[in-house]
Amino acid sequence: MTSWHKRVMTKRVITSIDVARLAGVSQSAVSRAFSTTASISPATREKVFKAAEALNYKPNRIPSIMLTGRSGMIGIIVGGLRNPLYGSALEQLSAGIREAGFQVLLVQVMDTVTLEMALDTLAGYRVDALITALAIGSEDTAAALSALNIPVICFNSALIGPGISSVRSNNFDSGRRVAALMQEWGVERPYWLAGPVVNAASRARRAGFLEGWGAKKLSVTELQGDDHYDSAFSAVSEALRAGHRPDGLFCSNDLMGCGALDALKDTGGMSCPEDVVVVGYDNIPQAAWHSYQLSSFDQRPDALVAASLDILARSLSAPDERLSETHVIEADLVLRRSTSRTLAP
Amino acid sequence: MTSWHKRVMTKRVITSIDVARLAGVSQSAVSRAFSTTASISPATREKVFKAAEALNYKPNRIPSIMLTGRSGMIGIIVGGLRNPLYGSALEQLSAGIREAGFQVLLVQVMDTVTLEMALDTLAGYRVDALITALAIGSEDTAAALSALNIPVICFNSALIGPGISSVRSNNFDSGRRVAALMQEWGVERPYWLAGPVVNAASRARRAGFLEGWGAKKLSVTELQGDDHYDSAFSAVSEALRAGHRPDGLFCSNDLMGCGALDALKDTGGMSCPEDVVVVGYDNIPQAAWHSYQLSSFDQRPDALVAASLDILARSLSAPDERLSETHVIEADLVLRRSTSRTLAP
DNA sequence: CGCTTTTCTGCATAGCTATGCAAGTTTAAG
DNA sequence: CTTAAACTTGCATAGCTATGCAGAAAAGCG
Repeated sequence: MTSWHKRVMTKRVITSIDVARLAGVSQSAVSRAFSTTASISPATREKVFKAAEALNYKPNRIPSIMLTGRSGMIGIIVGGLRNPLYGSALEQLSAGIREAGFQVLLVQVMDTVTLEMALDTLAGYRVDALITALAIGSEDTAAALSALNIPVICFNSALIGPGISSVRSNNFDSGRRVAALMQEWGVERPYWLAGPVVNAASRARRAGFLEGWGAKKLSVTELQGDDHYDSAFSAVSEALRAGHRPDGLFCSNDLMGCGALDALKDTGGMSCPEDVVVVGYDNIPQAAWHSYQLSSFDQRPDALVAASLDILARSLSAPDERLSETHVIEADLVLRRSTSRTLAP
Repeated sequence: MTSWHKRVMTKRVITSIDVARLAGVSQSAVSRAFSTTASISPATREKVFKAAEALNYKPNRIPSIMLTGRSGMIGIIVGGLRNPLYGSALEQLSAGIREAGFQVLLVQVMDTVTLEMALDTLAGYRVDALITALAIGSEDTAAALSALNIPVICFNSALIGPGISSVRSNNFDSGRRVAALMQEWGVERPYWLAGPVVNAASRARRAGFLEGWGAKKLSVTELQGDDHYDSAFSAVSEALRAGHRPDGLFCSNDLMGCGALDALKDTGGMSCPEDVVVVGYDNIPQAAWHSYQLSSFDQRPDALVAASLDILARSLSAPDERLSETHVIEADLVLRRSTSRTLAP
């Protein structure tokens, strides 16, 4: 690790005292001029603004953090941004946070170790709250999050603990729903294409799907992928070459769904939806692209985001409450060509 | 704008003084125990760590920002994360920044107004440097960035000014190269599918492409989109319905390239590469997906990121230099099915 | 053991703003 | 014009850590 830090104070920075001097007022006046709540005469404010402009003064938020103990920063922990769903979720979250006058301290995390380090860092910067958009999460993680003593919101994941809230879609029900629909469509060889086992949402979708088929006494064949297109393409291609012939395939997410569709078509020479129906999850833009037209569950990221921001707002206005809520947003199944099949004969 | 801020100090937070008291040492000892450079005996450090653990103390970075004038935060300004290229670039940038011991203060910006506000905010938080990944950028913007008096790095865009460096791919040359290749492939009706006019990179690609064809005295037909799939699909579909029959299409980016491919196939009934060759830009994962196989320029995001981080490191270690460099990374043209055509007859 | 050198520790302070308080000033009311 | 009320301003201070300095302790050396 390179160390770019320097201890020496090199550049002299303009302070409110400089502005006060130039404007011929006290430092407090400068502070009040930039405050929305304080009382100050328009004339003084004008003088201050003019001096500030001349000196290119920007109010320094750091000392106020020390005074109030609130940084105005919300930590966001993400695991990766390659899935467009997370990109767009981060986009919306940060927009809402900014709207509310807060900033985003972004941390990217690869594993549990870096997560622990990240938490220390975030605590050091005194973030006012924390939003995690991580698939991974154990009891240890939950405990570490709770220990931060700030509101924590799990976006699209579920952890339990004091001060920890979570917002997610009803993965289990969605899985069961796919099973039911496939049964109506006459599917007899159902397949499940899994994401990484650490992914709790993926596990829940699988569980629902399996239960839905369990009622019919039909067992589901499971394929394993890693949340991305390539692994899905490989896994399905390999299965097809091994003689598998699914007539219904539920994929852990849309990136995998697209990979599966391509494999079914190119490797297996199968046509969709005639030979096989496919359902994904997330309803990313690519699912709607003409070459795929993949049916998918829309997790309604805006609803997820809105719920998260709502919890955030309430948590911040009542810091002693240690809110611990769970919001489950029902996912919308968007039907497209990949399942456009009439009912079973 | 809702105001979640509270002025009252509610939660008592553990300070280094608390730890010092419990450990039976001075506050300075605690500070030194958590510092890597200071000199402290192993015994004392041990005592401090034990006490810190017991009290769940996390060193507070805020006062140190006041003392040193350095926040350890790098501001990153993005315009949107829907294009996977930016998601993955942000991912890599933030990883590198974290690696170097810095944090990421993320700001999302929609227009020039929010940009101005964002700059004030970032200045207030005393970010040590700034990386912008914005397509937009005028002279005013450049001046505002320069006025921050911190190193600024334009990622994938080019602004000029003291203290402003930029890293981008050779958009103009790439455009010219596509023109030359299309000429070898026998293209006679070249089309350009543009991104938003504010996008400087898109304009440069266009300019190169036009110049390349200008030499042949062949004029390029231009279509207008907005950087995303849907607009590309619409624009191309409309053109096809209006009787256009391109035999070579260069698209401002891959999202648009995919939209164009689908329109050519579904709306125009054309086959690619037989009837028309298509080239995109960015080499996002989707360009490699089997249903598209879109030839594209790989901007080599890792090289862009590495160059950015290199400039960042040097800027931070020599804050008085006001570095102002321009790095142009040559994009790799990745040829796929969408241009797999033998030379012109 | 006496000396120098090195290592360790505590004291005191700087860093910059927001705010309670009191004093001063303007406005409103009678 | 007097008095009360509202508003404005400056003073002084708190908030928490890192670090220069000096003194103390330990280590090294002859």
